[in-house]
Amino acid sequence: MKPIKKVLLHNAVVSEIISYIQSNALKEGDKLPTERNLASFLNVSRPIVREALKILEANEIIKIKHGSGIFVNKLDPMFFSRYLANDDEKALLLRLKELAESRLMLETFAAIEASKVATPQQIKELYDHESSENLNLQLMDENDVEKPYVNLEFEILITKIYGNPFLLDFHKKINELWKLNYTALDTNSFSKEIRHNDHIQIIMAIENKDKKAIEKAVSSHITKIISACTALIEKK
Amino acid sequence: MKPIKKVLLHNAVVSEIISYIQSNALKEGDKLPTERNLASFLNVSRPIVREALKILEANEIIKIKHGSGIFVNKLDPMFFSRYLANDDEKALLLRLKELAESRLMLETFAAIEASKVATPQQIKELYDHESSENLNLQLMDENDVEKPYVNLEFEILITKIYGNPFLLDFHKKINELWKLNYTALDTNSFSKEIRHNDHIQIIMAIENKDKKAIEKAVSSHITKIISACTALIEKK
DNA sequence: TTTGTAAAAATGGTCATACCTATTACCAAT
DNA sequence: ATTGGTAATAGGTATGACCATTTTTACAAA
Repeated sequence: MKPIKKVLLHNAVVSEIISYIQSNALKEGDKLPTERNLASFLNVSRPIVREALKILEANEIIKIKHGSGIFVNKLDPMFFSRYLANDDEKALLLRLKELAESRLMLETFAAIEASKVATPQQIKELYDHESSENLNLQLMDENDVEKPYVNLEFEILITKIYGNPFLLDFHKKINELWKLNYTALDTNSFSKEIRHNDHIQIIMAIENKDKKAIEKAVSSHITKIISACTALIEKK
Repeated sequence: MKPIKKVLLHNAVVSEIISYIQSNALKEGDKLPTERNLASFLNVSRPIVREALKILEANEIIKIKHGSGIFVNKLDPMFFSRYLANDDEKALLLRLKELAESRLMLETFAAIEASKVATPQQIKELYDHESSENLNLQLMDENDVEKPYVNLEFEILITKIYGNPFLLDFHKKINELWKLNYTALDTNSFSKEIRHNDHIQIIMAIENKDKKAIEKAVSSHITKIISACTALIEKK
């Protein structure tokens, strides 16, 4: 049994418009077809096209001008990747590297700030989460699951302790994109053991409120990923 | 003569729905009225309501479930502030502080990374921008402009040198929110002279590729803002 | 020829209504 | 008590008409 995928029309239209922008290599400021034309080309009703346009506008991909037309506003590969099958593997790896750098910045900062406010209870929760995670991974090992394991809950927990809702949101967004693009990476680079050990190092550093140690631990955790990306990019 | 504000209906509906969520203190998972009810309450057509819902959904404020209903997904004060007159000044200052902390993280990181890749030409552009900016400010001084001066181009320039498009986008978003909320802050805290001097310090540190100096310069620039926020919050 | 203005065409914004599809709850049959 | 169908509810889509703003066109005046 496989889950039946139900594609809503307005989302399909979003994809189509993005793919139109890409395949015609439209640049910022370029004009898109009119609502009526889009509707007739794609064989959907105008309200559906308008719903799709509102989604695109909310994501700042397009800019709609009353009486004038619909214009490309920003080419956002991160957003595009949510709607399009990935074309160029090299571009994908580049994005992944950019994401990893963002993670390095964010997770380091969050961990340092978290260390300033974390209660013993919260530290304990970090340890608990990590050990139960580790246990789960051991169990999963027995079934030979092929899909790459991507779980960023641990990192999110730290940002939650920090408590800045704006950065928490940012972090979640990064993770979402990370999961989307991660499959391109060689998963062997990051064994479960290394991963687990890295996490423990990070928690300990937070517990000791040791800024230097935090920076080192997070950096060592993510730098591996970044250099893996860099290496793969250069191979292509 | 004042510019006539032409409020598009679907945007007005977005505001109304947000204000409905706030005034009824809805929490995540709570259900909103049906599309048809919203349309009749607000006295607009259902397609307009749907367009507004698509905007809200794209911003992850709501979650629409076919056949089931419309549910609150996330309370995002940052997004809300774009649509609502700010109610509570204390909450606003708190948000501003969170934003400032985000800026501290982002601008420090961007400056350090920029220093690694900046060409002499780019460094020169930073100096040029800053001096021309400073000149403009001197001139503006003569006209007693009342509105607080908010210009974050300088910071954006640095992030551009770094070149990570994902973080650049994030930075722009922060700045947009910053401008929206900034008016609450006592502008006297940051005279043009201090500002200009801080910027020069930052450029010099980047030029010297001196990580410590960069951290110090950016931190000293933004910490002033953060502590101003903290002070004001405690007063309330 | 150039310029200003008004009409017309193009294009996004809104409305009303009808019908399709998914979810949920309820009730009957087992 | 469990199963399975059915109706009510609520979101999804389609049409076609009309409104509002912008751009273009056409023509008249200078």
